[in-house]
Amino acid sequence: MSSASSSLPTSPGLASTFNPADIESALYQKWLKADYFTADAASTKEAFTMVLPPPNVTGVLHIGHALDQTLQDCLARMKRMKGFEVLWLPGMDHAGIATQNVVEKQLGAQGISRHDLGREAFVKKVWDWKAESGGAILDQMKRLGVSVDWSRERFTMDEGMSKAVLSLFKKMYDEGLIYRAERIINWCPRCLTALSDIEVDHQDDAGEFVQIKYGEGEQSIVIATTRPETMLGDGAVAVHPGDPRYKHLIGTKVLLPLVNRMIPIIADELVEQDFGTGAVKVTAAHDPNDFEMAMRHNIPFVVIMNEHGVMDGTGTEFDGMDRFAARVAVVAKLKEMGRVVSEKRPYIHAVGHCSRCDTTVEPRLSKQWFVKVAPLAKSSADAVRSGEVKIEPEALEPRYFEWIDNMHDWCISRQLWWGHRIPVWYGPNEEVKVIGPDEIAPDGWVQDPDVLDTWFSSGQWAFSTFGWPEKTADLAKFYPTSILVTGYDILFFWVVRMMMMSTFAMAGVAPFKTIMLHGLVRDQFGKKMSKSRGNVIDPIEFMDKYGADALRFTLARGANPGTDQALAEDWIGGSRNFATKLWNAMRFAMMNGANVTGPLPEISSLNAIDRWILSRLSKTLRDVESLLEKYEFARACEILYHFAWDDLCDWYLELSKEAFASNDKAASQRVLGHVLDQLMRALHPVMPFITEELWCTFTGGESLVNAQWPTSNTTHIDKSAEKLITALQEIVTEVRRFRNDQGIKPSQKVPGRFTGAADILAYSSALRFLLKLEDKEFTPTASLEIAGIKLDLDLTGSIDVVAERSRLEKDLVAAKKDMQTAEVKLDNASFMAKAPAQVVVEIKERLAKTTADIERLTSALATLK
RNA sequence: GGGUGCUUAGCUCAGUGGUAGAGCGUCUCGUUUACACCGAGAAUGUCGGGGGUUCGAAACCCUCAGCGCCCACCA
Repeated sequence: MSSASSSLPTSPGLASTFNPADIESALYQKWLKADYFTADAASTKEAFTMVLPPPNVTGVLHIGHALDQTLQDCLARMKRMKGFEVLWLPGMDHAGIATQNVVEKQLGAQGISRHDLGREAFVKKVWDWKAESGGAILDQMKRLGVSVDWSRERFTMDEGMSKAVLSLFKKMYDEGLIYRAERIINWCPRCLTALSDIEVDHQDDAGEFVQIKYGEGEQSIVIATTRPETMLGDGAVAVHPGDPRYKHLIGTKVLLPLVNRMIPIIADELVEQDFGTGAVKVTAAHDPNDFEMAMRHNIPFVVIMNEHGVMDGTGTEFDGMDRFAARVAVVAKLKEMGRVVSEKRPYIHAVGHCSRCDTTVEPRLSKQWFVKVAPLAKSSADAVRSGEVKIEPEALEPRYFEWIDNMHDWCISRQLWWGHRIPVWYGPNEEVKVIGPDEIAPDGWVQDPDVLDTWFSSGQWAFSTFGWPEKTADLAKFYPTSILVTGYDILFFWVVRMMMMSTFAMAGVAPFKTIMLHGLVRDQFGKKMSKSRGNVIDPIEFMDKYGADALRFTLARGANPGTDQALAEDWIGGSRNFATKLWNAMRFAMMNGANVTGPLPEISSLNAIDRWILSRLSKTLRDVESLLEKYEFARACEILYHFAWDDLCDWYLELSKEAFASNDKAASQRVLGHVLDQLMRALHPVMPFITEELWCTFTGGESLVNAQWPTSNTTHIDKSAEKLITALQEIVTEVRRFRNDQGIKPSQKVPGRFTGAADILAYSSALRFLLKLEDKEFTPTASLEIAGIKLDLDLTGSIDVVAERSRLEKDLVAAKKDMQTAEVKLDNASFMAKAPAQVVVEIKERLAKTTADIERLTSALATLK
């Protein structure tokens, strides 16, 4: 450092440039060590319990999770500062299918399937992957400054959770809420296994679309199908109830060719009149939609294929043929019989394939376990309708009701290996028994091979993590939880399930008091992020580049309730700039002796600038408080941003520089210290790292996490100070415009002299400092009248008359327009009669002001040569 | 098909009855002793179209047109 720069005042403890990396790691360690977010910490208020959504088990922190975590941590820190006992319930391990899928894909890359590996070895592999990826996710979340009490986190699969899952299954079974029924599932005839939806890849295949005539003469109907071979298993023909072409046939029977069986013609809303012929064959045992229709109309299931996809039991010549060979043969035979009305080939349509071997998936009838949702859904819906649970923003409530009011029974069995095994055992004589947590299945009985849907266990999160079914102290204290913060995209999958499972298990008490829903993060053009599009924002990369605070502030600042946010790198850069601004403001304050020592000076003893910033601070804190209580993160951030940057940095610090350079500065130093102290506290939830660093360095305090949340002091709100500073701002802005128009460089000093209103003249030295006005004898060559004062200036030469005239004329036009608007209103009898008095007063004031402006501008123009 | 949103400055978005806003971008000037990740100034909108309610509409109602998301479906 040169001697010249070292002679400048320095701020102890703060580097001259802000580098987030220098402080982040150490501060996180500090928070972790102090165990700030454990529920056992001292508290003065009720517990604030939060349920965290689960991050994807991919080992990488996704930007969407970064948003989840940021908003949750933001609330946690604020509640903590308000004296609440804060407890997080981190949902780490819900994504059962996703987890299994990741591991299966890894195996697939090596040409291995889970069936090669066997159940036990496969499950072990998933556990290994979970340990690895879970650890990586935790490390990444720490970068965000999220301090969760991880001791509460329990893997879905561990003993405690398992006990809860088994207990709940048994309880629901015993109360008749779980039943077993037949359903169509995806089946791979090569792997000889059922496939979950995620294991089925849909491809556009070239198939055929054939129209076939059933029946004879008047009593006939033409159906259209892509799978002619399944006609051997038809149980009915369905048409739309309103279709005039077929109305007369509904309820009658028609002859099914080849098998020579009479089948009914039924009416069902599911049939589309405009598609194909408007008549569809119903093959209940080999198509999911047909299955549903068959259930509704009591149509028998006719199984025509075995597990290998070979025709079987039709009693026709086609038995023993592969399904695809049978397709050709059936069409050929029907053609021979003159029953093929038309054929379209190739016909491109989506067909499911086994994700492992690419074999075409065959829908197959099988027995599955179901949850009867009607009673559960009703209590979950009632909890929201009664106001017991609040959905924020309220606008998303219809979406919740739409789902929960129209829910079908929930199939909870999955043909997977990773998850809780269904606790049902089958005896040698087809006995069925649910085996609870403390029971043992009889010898010779076999357990159901399927596992439970991941949402069945994760739906229990809000109570099973507290040790349910035991009546634990935690459960009594923390249930129901205060809030769930998550994206609206998961409302249906997880939130609805948690509502149902919890209200059932916890005697009708819903799992949360508030469900706060945020939107999704999209790219800078509002497009969905996807790897293939290459527009994915990596939170780690941007934290490396701009700091965790910048990312968090950007996310919080974009979080308008329930709406998506577009996120661009530029925005994160802007937030980083804000952090740097705070850093430099604090440096300036510390260089100039700002402090928090002793009580604030008497308000009446302060100058108007100090009173003004205290007034602004009070209003800011008041607004931020009420916005955060409504989960309006974006607007709260916006207000803090503008208070810090505009009010504090651009105006207060600038207007006070003159005072800080003088001897009479003790009061201002204390006021500035107070403002920064309070601002750091209020910003801490959204920018934890930099505020912690600045505040601790500045005040010597231990940590903001344990500091008190700042409250608005309404006695500081000062209308007269605000009015005066508004006038000063107007003067400064006008003179700057004038200087700018006249081509005077910002640093160039100009002789100037104020006359006019005494309250403003009291601050003329501050104005002079800010506007670079010299205090010396001169002969005015220009003068400006603004806000009750007159400023004479010596431009040491002629002023640019053209520029000045154009500026004044522009102002005059604007003022005249404003005046006219006001006049029209005031001349309107209806307006005067009906508008509220307050509005009329405002318009009158506006008229008075514009009239005065016009007068001033007109005379200024007249004297301008 | 059912549901639900959106359309405001070049871009992304706030704004639920009283003179149209922010961030970024753009243009001009400037390194003044916190900060060029900065300061000062400036430009920029028939608030998607059309009706209606109202003294007054970006906001409320109707309608039309685009765009999006969720769910279902594609025989």
